[in-house]
Amino acid sequence: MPELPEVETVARGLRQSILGRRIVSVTLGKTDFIDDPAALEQHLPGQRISAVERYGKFMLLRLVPPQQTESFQSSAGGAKNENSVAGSLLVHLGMTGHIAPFPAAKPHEKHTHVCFLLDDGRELRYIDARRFGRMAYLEGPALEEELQEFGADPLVVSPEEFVALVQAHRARIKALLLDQGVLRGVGNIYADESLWRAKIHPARLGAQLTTKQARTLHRVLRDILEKAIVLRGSSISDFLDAEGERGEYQRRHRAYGREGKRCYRCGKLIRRALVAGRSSYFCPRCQPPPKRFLGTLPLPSPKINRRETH
DNA sequence: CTTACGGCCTGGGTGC
DNA sequence: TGCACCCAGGCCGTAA
Repeated sequence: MPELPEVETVARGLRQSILGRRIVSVTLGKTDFIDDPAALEQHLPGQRISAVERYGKFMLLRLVPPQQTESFQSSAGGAKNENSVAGSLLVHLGMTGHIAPFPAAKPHEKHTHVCFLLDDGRELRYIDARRFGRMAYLEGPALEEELQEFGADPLVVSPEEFVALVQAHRARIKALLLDQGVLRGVGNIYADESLWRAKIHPARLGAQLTTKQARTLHRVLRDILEKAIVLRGSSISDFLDAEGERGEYQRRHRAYGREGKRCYRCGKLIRRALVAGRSSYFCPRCQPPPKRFLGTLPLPSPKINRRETH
């Protein structure tokens, strides 16, 4: 499941492989994860990919329209003005999304839903079994509006800002870390890893963290994200970067996915509980729960038979 | 107002 | 071999 480090890894790969390429044509398969499929077919052909940016868990393929192509080519990097005016392709990989260039002759993998034929003969393909991802062509105010919804970048935010952010909310710290409107790019893996490192229980309330705890959390979160980027992310299910390579950070996981295994610090067994609606892994000794916290077990979900044929 | 929670989308993996 | 079930992240509606 691509979070900030995985998306950053993919974005860097795409920068190496498709920057400057022109999109010749667009072929769509299933489109239920695309905001406005017709807009892709209408606007993308002819445009050139001028930049690949990461915004939280989103990738932004900045595009330069055909009529601005010449100035793009001659202005050697001075394409900032075009970028602010021109459209962008917004891509979210969801849980199972892959995006990478392939030789056009190569047979399509199963679940290939979008193909961009590039001017060098390759195809940029979007493959996503579950289609929990999202794709949208956006320009102008719509794009600005979209990006405005996001919270701070955890790699950029200052310690003071981070502390203020955390202490300003009464929600559980786990929920805050996952809230893309508060902090952009953190998902379940890196939330749990950073809370383990900071010795903070996921059910603690943000507003109840001490300044010292919040500063520690900020420091370890940034450190973990940076190290994960170096290792090209975590491949826990089927994450592959734009070169089709697996990441290596899953070998460093200390909490996530380690239910029943020994805590690397104290030897207690790592537990899993539902916090903020998400599976959360933590050490019950290193990360003492708040007094109220009871839900250590992921309730055996009362199975109500809901098969109503009307 | 903010936060909590359940349901929904989908299909690969698992366990019977 | 089949098949019911679980789970994941983001989003939305509703409740507190």
